[in-house]
Amino acid sequence: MSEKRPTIYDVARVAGVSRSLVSLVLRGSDKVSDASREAVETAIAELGYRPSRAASELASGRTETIAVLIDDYANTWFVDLLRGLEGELARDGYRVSVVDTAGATDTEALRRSVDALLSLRADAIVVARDLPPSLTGRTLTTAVAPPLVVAGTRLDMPEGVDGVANDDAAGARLVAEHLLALGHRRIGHLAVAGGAGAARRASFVAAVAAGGGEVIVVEHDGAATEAEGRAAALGLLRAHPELTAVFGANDLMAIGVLGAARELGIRVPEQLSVAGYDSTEIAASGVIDLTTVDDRSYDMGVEVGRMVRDLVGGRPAAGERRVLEPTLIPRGTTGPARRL
Amino acid sequence: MSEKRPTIYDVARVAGVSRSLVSLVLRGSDKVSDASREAVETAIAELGYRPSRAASELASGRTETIAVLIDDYANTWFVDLLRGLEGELARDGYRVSVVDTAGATDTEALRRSVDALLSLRADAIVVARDLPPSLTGRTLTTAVAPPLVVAGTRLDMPEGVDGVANDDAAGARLVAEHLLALGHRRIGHLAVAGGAGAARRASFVAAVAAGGGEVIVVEHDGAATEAEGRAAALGLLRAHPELTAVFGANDLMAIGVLGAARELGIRVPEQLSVAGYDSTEIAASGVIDLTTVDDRSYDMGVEVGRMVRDLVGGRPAAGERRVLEPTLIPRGTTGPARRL
DNA sequence: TTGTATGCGTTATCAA
DNA sequence: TTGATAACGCATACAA
Repeated sequence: MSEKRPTIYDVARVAGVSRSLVSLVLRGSDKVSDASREAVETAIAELGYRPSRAASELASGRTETIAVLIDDYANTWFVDLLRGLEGELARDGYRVSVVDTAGATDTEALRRSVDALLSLRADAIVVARDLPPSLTGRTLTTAVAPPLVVAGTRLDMPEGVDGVANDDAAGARLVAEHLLALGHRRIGHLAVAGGAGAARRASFVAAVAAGGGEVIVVEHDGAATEAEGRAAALGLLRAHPELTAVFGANDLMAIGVLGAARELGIRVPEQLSVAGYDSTEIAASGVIDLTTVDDRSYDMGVEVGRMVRDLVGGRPAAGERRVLEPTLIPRGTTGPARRL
Repeated sequence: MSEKRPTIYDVARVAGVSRSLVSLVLRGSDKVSDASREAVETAIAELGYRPSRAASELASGRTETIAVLIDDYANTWFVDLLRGLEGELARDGYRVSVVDTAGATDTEALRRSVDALLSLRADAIVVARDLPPSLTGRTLTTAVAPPLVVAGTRLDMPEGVDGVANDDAAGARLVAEHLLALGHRRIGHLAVAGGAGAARRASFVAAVAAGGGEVIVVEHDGAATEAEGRAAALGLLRAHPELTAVFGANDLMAIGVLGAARELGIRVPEQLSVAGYDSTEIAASGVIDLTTVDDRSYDMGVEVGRMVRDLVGGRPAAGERRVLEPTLIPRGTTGPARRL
């Protein structure tokens, strides 16, 4: 803890070259003689030198970082998106930095989270949750803000912002049609807060109604966790024993429904069909085997990566939209409606 | 995208004060007159100014950031640790930045991940996975490296490094005793790579043997995912139909075992008992209802946070250890051994 | 291919 | 309580 960290100066001195030479080697320039390069590299190894990101960011004006804003680490739908994004941007040398807003319960805390996000000075920001209000203000449409790409729901995308969307309305409709085809007419839905939740809910209710069914919706404005889903489902199933199916707004909540059903001694899918949304890894598990909607978040990550590259490369934000069509993944938790 | 980002200079000019004054306001100093403070604040709001972290880090030498290295976002055991850590460090104004190594399959890629981690120049590094070799080298014991705290397993902690450990040996023993008490004698174990996995495995095998039982271990060096656990369990259960219980090295793999059992038509817990480790949120779900070990990762996060504060505050690394005693959470996936 | 000089946006040390 | 000024460690013209 005594000596100071080595800087590019130290490396240059040890290698017997100038600072710029070291910088060139660091940045992988090909206009450096092999001798110099080697000298620099051994000096780096010897000193245990690591470049200071702060200094290089400050000098270059670029952070080579893409910041991703998510809701909650516990809701793992973003994992595939991240993999797609990283895969797409790794070649360009970008780092991906994740920031969660799970702790930000009130708008003030959310604003602080966004401030922290912005102070990262990332080259681009990917928002994989509802767009926080503080990210849409006047100041952010100007030079102050880095390029923004929203990975979200088809509706609710603000004007002029680029984004890749899942067609939540279509996904929810797939679930509705699946359940209707199985004979379900009295269906529960555990809605969640936010744009995607609203889109899924509205579309689901409309599609079921169009098919001659009826939906009992349970509102829910807290975290969209398994525990919350379970509690909500317990209330719903007790109050509405006539329901033959429940659609959870995401996999986590749907898994909560499965837990509630088990607790109440309701067999799935014989007595109750359950569907989720997001196609998380855990939903594919043999024990869960949850019917769900694949929103293609990996592909979404790839598309987001491309947009980010375009925007960082200079293309002006033009509110470009790409919509990915979700597909239904029928599994073991949905089956024919029970006879009443 | 035309105008440049406002800097502290611009704020000073608009507010009619000096740059240092602005800096003082930013850092919340109390030796600033109310008039100046207000002028600065309105200027900040007007310009949409955000401080540059790069510049402030460079000038101050502090990043106010704690970097956390994890394995994989999909294995959510770290979530509680993170919450504990953030809760403990939030008051001190520290940010927490998570870096995953899921993409780093070979040692070279891992080294690059670690380089990226180090270049963050975080004020401290928390390693919540096996300590990568490149983080223990000679260079890192000197001034080059920031304080390091390991959140890991009790064994395998390198000399001189501070850390908070889960007593994996004790946890695995709890599982062994639980299963033995239920009459199980022929037990399978899905091991995982890494220190925690090795500790759990060794302790489990020893404890079962001491109780007169026998363990069939399936090695596994890939990712510790649900899918892998399921595949491994399928092989294990087919080859060893005499097993009455299986202990998965973590919840994800144990859930894989549940899936395999279901696929093979084996009833849990009537015909097969299954236990996991980590007490993840999903394991608590009513559908899973997995017997598991609570390794108290939230508390671990809090302890890690305290150590980090001490180390950043100047206490020299002294290889301090704190060990948290795990507890068994018996749930519905374990029951009396079936009669053979 | 290599070296020099300047600036990036802050913080921190002094003076005032 | 305020202001001027020197670091901080690197990138990048530009010059050699």
